[in-house]
Amino acid sequence: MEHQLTPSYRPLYQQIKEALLTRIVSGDWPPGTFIPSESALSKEYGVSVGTLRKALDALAHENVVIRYQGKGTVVATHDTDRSLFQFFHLVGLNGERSLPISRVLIRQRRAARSEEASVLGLAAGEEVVHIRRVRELDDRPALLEDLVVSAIRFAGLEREPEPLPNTLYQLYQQRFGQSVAQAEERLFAVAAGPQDQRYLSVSPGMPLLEIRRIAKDLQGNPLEYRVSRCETQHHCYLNQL
Amino acid sequence: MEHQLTPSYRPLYQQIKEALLTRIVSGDWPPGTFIPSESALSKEYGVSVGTLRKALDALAHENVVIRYQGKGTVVATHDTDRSLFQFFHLVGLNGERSLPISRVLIRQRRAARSEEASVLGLAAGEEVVHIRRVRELDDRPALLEDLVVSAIRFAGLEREPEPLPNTLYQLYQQRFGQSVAQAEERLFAVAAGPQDQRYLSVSPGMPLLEIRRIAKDLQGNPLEYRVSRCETQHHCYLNQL
DNA sequence: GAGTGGTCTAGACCACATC
DNA sequence: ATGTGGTCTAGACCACTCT
Repeated sequence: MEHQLTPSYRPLYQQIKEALLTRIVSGDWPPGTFIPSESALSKEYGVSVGTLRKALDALAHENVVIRYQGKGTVVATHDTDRSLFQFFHLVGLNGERSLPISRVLIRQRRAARSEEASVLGLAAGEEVVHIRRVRELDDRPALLEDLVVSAIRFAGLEREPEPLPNTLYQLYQQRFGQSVAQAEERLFAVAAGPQDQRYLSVSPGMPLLEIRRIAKDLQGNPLEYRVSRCETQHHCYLNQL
Repeated sequence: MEHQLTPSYRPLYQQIKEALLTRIVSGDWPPGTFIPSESALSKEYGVSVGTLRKALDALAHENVVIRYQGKGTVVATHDTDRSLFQFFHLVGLNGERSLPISRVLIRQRRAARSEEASVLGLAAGEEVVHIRRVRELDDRPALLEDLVVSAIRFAGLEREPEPLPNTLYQLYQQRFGQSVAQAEERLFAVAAGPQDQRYLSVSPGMPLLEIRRIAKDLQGNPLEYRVSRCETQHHCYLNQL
């Protein structure tokens, strides 16, 4: 009879899942801490262990939480191997993964460009922190990266002491309480420009892989906009379907 | 005491899952058919419904099977939208998806090249069927595709009547009983060559996105090796993380 | 031994599709 | 009305970790 967009019925375990997620997002349980046991939580929420387990399993499947048999359930951090490679898809031609080394070229606070503002959901002219860096793989410059984040949500990022960790998402989480949970990447093939030639030492017009990533927090709000240009002579982008 | 690589303990629901998968792979339940209900299967295997459900849920999560509340569980086919877009990641610049139209340029049976043989796990000199086609998106040539499959597993593919469906995996499944379940794609940026210029009508040296896909069957054996070159002025490759 | 998550069971009830 | 998958419960037992 009524017009309702949300289904009239909402499974209990989903409600529990959202309640738990809220407590994680709010900082009640910071990343790296063990949350109460299944039985404790099931009593607290007045549901059966099975239902609570289903909620936790869903969160584990979304990489919000990691379960360890015999130990407990911990809020995910970005310093675990597993979590690291969720967002890093560049591998060697033989499929081997290695960790990049970063060198920061630019770090400044400035007004957002229109594309950046629309992607990040900022008002026109709002400020962002812009970081440009080169990332080396196997002692060879492989990636030229430009990224912007809201200067309000990441207040002081432009003054963070060097060196910045090369896994920036860890810094976002520890210093600013912002957890990157999901992302969408759009890939293009582009010709190398002057900046690319200089920092990636490629010849002019060389085809590069351009990766435009929008990183989002636990609730799906955009956190970071990142454009990476990558040379694909020695590496490639690997996607498992 | 003993050295055993496989964990001594093997959950019941995993054994059930493998048993069901075997029956699907063997052609006992062809794609598109409804398999027996949960209660029927739980009786057949002598396990509780909950355990059987966990096995089916795992298969559903791997896109082997699709569950419909109130109707039943059906073996996945490649003619469903859901399954279609598992492997097709090209979208318009605004994120909208449209279905490509294909035109076959080459269809021949020939000896495998060394790279193809090693990727597909064939002996040197074994025969493959090679298909080259152009795929159009929104009335514009967007993709130049070369793919090879074993001429033994796909005996007669080179003589299949035109037109070939543009969703080839559907044909693989219906005519040859081969289901593509997973794939890995490696992405590169390359410069357009003579063939690309001709069929994609791009200028020489234009950067193109090259996608090298290895498609695998339900057991993980390579089925098809496909190299696609794509123009990224009007489309891009979208990946959700 | 005590506590955690992982598996398995049996049964009740709900939402959905079909007849 | 019947049958299907989806949710929820309560309880038993197993495997793992730590003390």
